[in-house]
This record gives sequence, C-alpha cells and structure tokens, in this order.
Amino acid sequence: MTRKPEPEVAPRPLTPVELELMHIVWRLGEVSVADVLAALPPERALAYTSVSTVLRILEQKGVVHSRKQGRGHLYSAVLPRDAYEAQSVRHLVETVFDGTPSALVARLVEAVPLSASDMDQLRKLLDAKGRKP
Amino acid sequence: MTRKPEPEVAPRPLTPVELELMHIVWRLGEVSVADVLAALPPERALAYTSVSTVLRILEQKGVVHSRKQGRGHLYSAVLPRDAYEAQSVRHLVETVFDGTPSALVARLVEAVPLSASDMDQLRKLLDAKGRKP
DNA sequence: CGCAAACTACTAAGGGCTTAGTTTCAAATC
DNA sequence: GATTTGAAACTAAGCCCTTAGTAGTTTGCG
Repeated sequence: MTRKPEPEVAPRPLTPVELELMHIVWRLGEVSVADVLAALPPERALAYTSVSTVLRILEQKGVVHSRKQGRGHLYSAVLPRDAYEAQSVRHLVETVFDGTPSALVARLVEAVPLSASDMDQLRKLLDAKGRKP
Repeated sequence: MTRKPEPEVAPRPLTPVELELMHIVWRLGEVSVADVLAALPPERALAYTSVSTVLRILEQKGVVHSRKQGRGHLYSAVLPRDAYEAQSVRHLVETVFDGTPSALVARLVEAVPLSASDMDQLRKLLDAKGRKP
C-alpha cells in the first residue's frame, strides 16, 4: 500500500537569508562556504563567518546536509527546490488566499505583468492538467 | 501627467499574527479591540492587551488607521486586502520563483489539489486576460 | 462630583534572525 | 614534528516578533 512519503506538513518558511543561500545551493549542487560566498552578488558583502553560520543553521534545520571534505565541509540540499516551491505556494494560498488557489491566480494575472509567452505557458499548463485528471 | 500613486514598492510582509488580525479587520471593516477578540476562533485565546498591542503596531506601520470613539478606538484597514494579496504574490514570485510567474502557476497546479471548478475558474481568468491585452 | 469599569500606553521577557568577531581545531607545508 | 593557515564552532550584540502584565487615563453613571 506504499505509504506516501509526506513527512513535511508545514515546516516554517525559510528566512530571507536562508532562502538567498539556498538558491545558490540549489543552483550549484554541492558547495563549500567559499563557493557560496563567491556566488553572491558583489554588492552583497557577507562575511565568511556569516555564510558559515547560516549554512550551519540550515543544516540544523535539516534543510541541507554536510559532509567533510579536506579542510572544510561541502553542503548540499536535502530539501529539493521543487518541494520548497510547492510548500511556499501552499503556504501563501493558506495564509493569504483563504485556501482558494484560483484567488491567487486571479490576483497574479491582475497584479503581475505577464508577457504573451507567459500567457501561452499558463494556458498550456492548464490544458495539460485538464486533460488527465 | 498624473503621477501614478504607487507608494508601496515592497513593504515588509505582515507577520503571522498581524495577518491573522488583518483578516478580521478586512472582513469586519471598522473594529474595536473587543470586536477583534470576539472574532478570533475560540481556541485562539489571545489576551485583550495582546490584540491591542498588535493593532497599535499595525497602526504604527501604517497598515491600519484608528479614530477615537467613545471610550476606545476603532481601527480600519489602510492597506486594502487586494493590495496586500498583490504584494504577497509579487513577493513570492520574486523571492522563490526567480521572477517567473508561470513557474509559480506550474507549481500550483502540480502541488495543490484543484477542483474542476477551480480549473474552470483559471481558464476563464486567462481567457479574460488574453482577449484584451 | 466621584467612583468603577473599560481602554490604552508602557514595559518587559523570551525567542528567533542577522551579522560577524574570536577562538579553537585540523590540515598542509617545511 | 613544528609552524602556518584556513575553516568551523562558539559567542554575542542588536533587532524584531509574540505575548501579556501593570499602571495610568478616560468615560460613563450614580
């Protein structure tokens, strides 16, 4: 009967800095503190120790995993980006849109500038979803 | 040339309790502390003073306005719910979906259970938007 | 007018987030 | 093997959020 693996009901959203670093981890795969530091935009001058601290916090929260390598550590994501995106959308639907997904989309098409190709994309998404429910 | 009134570029998202109370303010219109307290679900037993404090913080942030009435104050929303919804969606698109709105919708249709009427709704939204760009 | 009730302002404590310095530890090099 | 070096752990300060108590003020009523 294969229990569906849904261990994360509603883990707290990542904080801004955590999310900022996670984007780098997701993009690069397995990274050292130095890698993350290097991947930050030039105007974002975090100290080495600050990045290190945040990565350690992320590990403590179970969002990343670390393995020892040479002098330092390599960090990689435990929480896939997909899963975090899903979690974020659900959270927004829940907290701001009264659990009504279409209300979110309604606001989106009204409040965010959408290109023609964006619109195409959306239509395709709905068609794909609609055909095999 | 009528300057477009867009004073709020990216105000901080409301905190969980702030949002919780704002939902009540948006729903009821103009409320006293006691009104808000009464509108909270029974299991959510906040102290009168806690509600009062949060409303005062909201006022300080410019999210609500208060006017004196009788013994106490009446609070009403300055930030309309629409605007906050828009702001929230934009924020999510920006911070989690790399500024790509269709990525959000893609994740939504995949990660949130959508009813048939939800799907209808969405299709209508897109059609309406698509016809007069 | 004076008192009781209601309401607000002040204050505070606990916890988490952000940032980063200091210290300690391990590794590479000579 | 000892020294240098670079990274991680520990620590901390500042700020905000949440919750609520206390004290002080206003108001309505007798």
